[in-house]
Amino acid sequence: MPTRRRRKEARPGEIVEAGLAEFGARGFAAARMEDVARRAQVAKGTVFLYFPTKEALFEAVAARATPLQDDLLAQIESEQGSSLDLLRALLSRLYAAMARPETVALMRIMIMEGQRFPAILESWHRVSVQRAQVMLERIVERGIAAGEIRPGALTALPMVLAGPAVMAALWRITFDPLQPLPIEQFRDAHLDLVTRAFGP
Amino acid sequence: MPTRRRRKEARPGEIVEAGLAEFGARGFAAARMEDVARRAQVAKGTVFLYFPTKEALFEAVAARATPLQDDLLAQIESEQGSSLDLLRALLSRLYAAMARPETVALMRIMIMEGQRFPAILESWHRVSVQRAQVMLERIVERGIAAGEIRPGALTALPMVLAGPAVMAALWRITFDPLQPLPIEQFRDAHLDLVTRAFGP
DNA sequence: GGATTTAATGACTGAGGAGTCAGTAGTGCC
DNA sequence: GGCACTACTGACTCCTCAGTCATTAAATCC
Repeated sequence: MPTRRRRKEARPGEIVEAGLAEFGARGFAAARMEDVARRAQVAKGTVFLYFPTKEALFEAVAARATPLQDDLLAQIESEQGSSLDLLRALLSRLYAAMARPETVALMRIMIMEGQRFPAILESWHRVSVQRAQVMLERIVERGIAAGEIRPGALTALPMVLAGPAVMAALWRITFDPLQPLPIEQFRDAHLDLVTRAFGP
Repeated sequence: MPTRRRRKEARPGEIVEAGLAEFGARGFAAARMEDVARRAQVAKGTVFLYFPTKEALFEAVAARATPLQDDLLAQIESEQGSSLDLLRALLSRLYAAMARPETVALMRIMIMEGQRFPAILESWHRVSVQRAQVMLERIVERGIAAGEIRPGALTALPMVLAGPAVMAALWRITFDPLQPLPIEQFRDAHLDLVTRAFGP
């Protein structure tokens, strides 16, 4: 076995990484700090050197939620592209985010532990969900104003348009081993649905 | 406090009911057998009289997955109703199932513990997911044959059509306390989406 | 090379919870 | 009423795991 090294700077990141994997796989209660330590290639005590409690580590892991890039928002506010093009761009971005294993693990954690740690839900909601909602609403508003989209029950609640992407994400953390989801094909079908609904 | 009663027949059902609530709220690892017992109005030892281990109780709870009624299938196979009508009927049924608290709890359990107990995923997949998929496929096939639906990327993967319903179900077990989902409005928006996509 | 600092270790402690079982009491039979 | 049977109870045992801390050794300074 390799000799131990002192790497004060690198440890916290590596431990959080290991925590993400363990909490994501087992949930907060079932995850064992010793397993986190082993995965981070460190002794159990070392984990507690950087994070005072299991809960503190968990919070650091949960804080990993990366914000959905909202640079599309500027593009939406200006007049570039048709509503359909913007919608396609936004949805493609959702699928790309979803493909990252880190996003999958974080989503699992959010669903599993959201009730016990509401702060996770709140930050994910603020940082990802609400942004996506706002963008969808703007796109649909603009489409209606431009006469590209006919108003109706759907345009009153544009978040419905993201539904299939959410389903795909959930599928990946549940039934994928049983029936793998063809992700590109799924995304294309989703875009086709939106195109049929809003196209000419 | 009331005197204890001997009710050999009623206990198992009551204990499973209590288990559903506890496992659904906390997950397998964090749920405490003593809490299950209290909820079932019984002493801890009594639970072990009927279920030898925590895991055995969990399996009994998970086996509660109620099949999606597939009486629609017959209607689909015959020629009653337009594709759009059948689609609307199927989706409405999904939303109705989703509104039942038992379904919500079971879905939480499936997502939280599916990795540790793959049998849950398998039974839910066989009993609900696959049936819904088959029905969607049949409806779309029939619609194409009847010239009501134009084939494309969407019709190659009709499960995408259920996406928003899945999103609604997931929303209920996550963000609902933060931003309650107007469920009827959501269903109407979903039906509107499908109607726009497949309507005239 | 020796002294000093501190990152890292892992055997240990205490708490909590699954599972046990000797004892209690509800129920039915004579 | 007394007896037999067994559903039910809850204090107890044992084990797992979060968190501790005395000890070890890597790095740095002189």
